[in-house]
Amino acid sequence: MDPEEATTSDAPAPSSDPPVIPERTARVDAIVARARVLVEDAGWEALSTRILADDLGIRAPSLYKHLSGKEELRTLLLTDAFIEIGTRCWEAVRSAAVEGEESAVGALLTEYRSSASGSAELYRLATTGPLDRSALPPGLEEWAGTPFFEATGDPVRAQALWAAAHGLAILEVDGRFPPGSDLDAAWQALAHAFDAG
Amino acid sequence: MDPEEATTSDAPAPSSDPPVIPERTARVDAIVARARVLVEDAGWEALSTRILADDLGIRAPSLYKHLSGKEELRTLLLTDAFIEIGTRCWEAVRSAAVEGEESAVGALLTEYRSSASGSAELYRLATTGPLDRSALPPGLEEWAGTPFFEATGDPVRAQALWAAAHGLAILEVDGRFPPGSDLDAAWQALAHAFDAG
DNA sequence: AGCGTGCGGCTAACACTGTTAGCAATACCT
DNA sequence: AGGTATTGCTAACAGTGTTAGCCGCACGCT
Repeated sequence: MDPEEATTSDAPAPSSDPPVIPERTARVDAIVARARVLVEDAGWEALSTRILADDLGIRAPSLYKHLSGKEELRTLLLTDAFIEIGTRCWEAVRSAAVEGEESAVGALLTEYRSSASGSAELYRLATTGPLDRSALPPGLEEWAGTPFFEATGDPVRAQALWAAAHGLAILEVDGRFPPGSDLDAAWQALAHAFDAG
Repeated sequence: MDPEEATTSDAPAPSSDPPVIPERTARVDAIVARARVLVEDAGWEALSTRILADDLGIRAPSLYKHLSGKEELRTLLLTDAFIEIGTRCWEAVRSAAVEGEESAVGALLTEYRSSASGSAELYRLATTGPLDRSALPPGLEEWAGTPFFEATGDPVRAQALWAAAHGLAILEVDGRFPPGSDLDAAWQALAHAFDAG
């Protein structure tokens, strides 16, 4: 059951279903699938068109029969990542609402963290660097961010919490915390900071 | 930059002076200076060794008489960025302590944000992707993170605040917030969340 | 059946990238 | 003056994303 209280907003309540994404050819699906494996294995930077093509048993220029370029491949991967992370975050806030007990912020952060570190390279790809909004399925960004609004009840705090979570996540993924840091505690501190507020 | 356990231990109280960094040749200084201009202008990704060399009036291979490779150049730029941001953060918490009035967290975040967006490309270069710790001047990271400890009084909260600030900063620099977002308010929300505790 | 059309592969090639090898000139120290 | 280190150079290599153009094969249409 979705919380329909629509706090002070008359906008249509966002659905927990992700927005429809453009159809993909079977071959494109296959390419993206292989690319994803390679990215999660060695990172986006290490993925070259020739390596990907080799992996698919074709030559690099043939990729351009299916994709406009590497940038489109990045967009496709990034779209999938958004949908997966978003789905998990939606579920986190929903089950927190149902079970009623644990704080929604805590549940959300736990899920966000696990999504990020669970597919670290894909998370980095999806969240690092400038973003070509016009290439994204419309509504995806907003949909993926809505759980943070659900958990905080306020758009400003939602953005702040999302950004803070991203900070923790990306620094963890990038191994930027000094060795020996208690990251569990840091995440907990973040949850606590946004719980009382 | 990372908040690490510090005061209240028997370790020497960290100085507000940055750690000494290895000497640089005059020519290296010149190269780094030009590289910095080009990076801040078009980003690290757009900087090629040939472009940099052209700008200096030499050929690309000559750069290797001064630098071991592009990675070292990145380390040098990154080191400068850490020192500058760290210096500004140290000053922020110091003057907040002197004037006593404003919250140290708020002052620190304000300065951190302005450091990041003031030299956005350099900030991105310094904070994005994996970090080769062994190439950094020892103590730099800890020194740059200490202001967050000073502002929060707790190592765990310091790390969480630093990471959260980075999240806000990098998303802002990357233009990742949806257009029309009230970023001033988001930063304020973060400060507020970490003020009370 | 024949024919056209387009899909999806191919090779060759271009303009880049970071980087190495090896040569030459200049400056400096003994 | 002689030797050495410094700092430039050209040529070259392997790798990148990408384009142009060719070729075979499956399909639908008349």
